[in-house]
Amino acid sequence: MEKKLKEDSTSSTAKIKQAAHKLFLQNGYGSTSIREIAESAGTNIALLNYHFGSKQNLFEVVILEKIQMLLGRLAPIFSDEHTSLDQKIVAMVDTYIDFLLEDPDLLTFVLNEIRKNNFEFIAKTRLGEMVHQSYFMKQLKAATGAANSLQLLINIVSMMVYPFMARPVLIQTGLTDQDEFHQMMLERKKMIPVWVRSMLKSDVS
Amino acid sequence: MEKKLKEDSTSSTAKIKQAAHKLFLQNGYGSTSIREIAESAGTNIALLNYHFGSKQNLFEVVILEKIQMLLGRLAPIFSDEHTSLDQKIVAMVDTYIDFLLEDPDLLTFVLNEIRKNNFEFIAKTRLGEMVHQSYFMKQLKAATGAANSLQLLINIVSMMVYPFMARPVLIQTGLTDQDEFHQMMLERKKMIPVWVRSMLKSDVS
DNA sequence: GTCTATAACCTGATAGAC
DNA sequence: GTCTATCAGGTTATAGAC
Repeated sequence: MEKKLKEDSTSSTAKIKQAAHKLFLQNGYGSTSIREIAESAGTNIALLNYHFGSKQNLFEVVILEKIQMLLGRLAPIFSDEHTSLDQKIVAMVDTYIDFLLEDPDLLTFVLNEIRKNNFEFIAKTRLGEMVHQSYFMKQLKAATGAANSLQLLINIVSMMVYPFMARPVLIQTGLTDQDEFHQMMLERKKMIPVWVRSMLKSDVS
Repeated sequence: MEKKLKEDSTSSTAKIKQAAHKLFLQNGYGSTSIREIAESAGTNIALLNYHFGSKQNLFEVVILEKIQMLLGRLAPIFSDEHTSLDQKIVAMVDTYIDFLLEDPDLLTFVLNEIRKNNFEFIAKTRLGEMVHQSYFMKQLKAATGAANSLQLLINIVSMMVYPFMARPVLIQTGLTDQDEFHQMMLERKKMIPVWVRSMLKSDVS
């Protein structure tokens, strides 16, 4: 109540980051000006550059923070040596879809920015190592054979993530609406593990 | 040999459209200037605006053309009343993946632009009707029940499309390389129908 | 149809007062 | 730390010569 918890500059920088996140996702990097961001945050471009150095740097700080939040939730699941493959898949689907329900547009945006090579921040996340050396991949390889394990991983991630990328299309075409979409994603938390189990069985061909 | 086949202006506009397609996908709409496009096409901005009116219009023309190309290939498969559901899935996977192998970045780009609402061109494609009233959806509903048919369709499209969106991540993280990725996508043309069959079986729960 | 020249404006970044 | 004022350069679009 009586003390600020060492948030001296935070009030200012947090507002800027929040506004930047919203505008970058809404308009894309190239179509967002730091003027807009500053105005939306109730400040000016000079202060913005004072705190973050450049537009590019602000961008990386904001997006990296979000991505690390997702990876931070997934990493413990991937590395847990005391859960079964099936338990991991259930936990992973749950975590991923909950995250995307909070921030449905983040991955569409990030994958597109990575494609344009606007920043090579994937190296900074060490995602490759996290996946490759994980106990999860060991278990998946044991269940599918080495050749198919990556294919199966791709399937699982596809079924979690792609619906969120297609969401604007699904809604704009009238194939579903906002509420129904939300309900479908909750339903998928239950169904994706079921579908994956059936794929794993058929894969022993 | 001796006659131009009524391609008077095409030589000029085709070059512009080609350059626009390449640069829009590479850099995004906001980060691509018509100067770049004009230069890359060997002309100038005045001529570009003469032919296409504005940057936004050029953008819509170029992207709509590509999307219509994909939908044009898919529509006959969806509406064919003389093929089984399984045959349709095989044909659809084949068509979709072949298209994406030619133009791997198109859907990442388009889905992101739709999200930003840079243009509401989906209405122009009548995609919703094409899917909803299709013979394909009738067959899928018969095989899964009405509630799950959309979920299944989403799964199929996810498994075809998402790998291409994740491609930059898969390659930059070292989980695969360009050649291996290509090989994996060819493999998926065979495997996705198998996976879908196993999901359809498990769905009769 | 094609191109040069230019209008009118927006961009990221910074210098300097407070 | 914060802000005004400004710089140098890039932006789309168009007017007008040929």
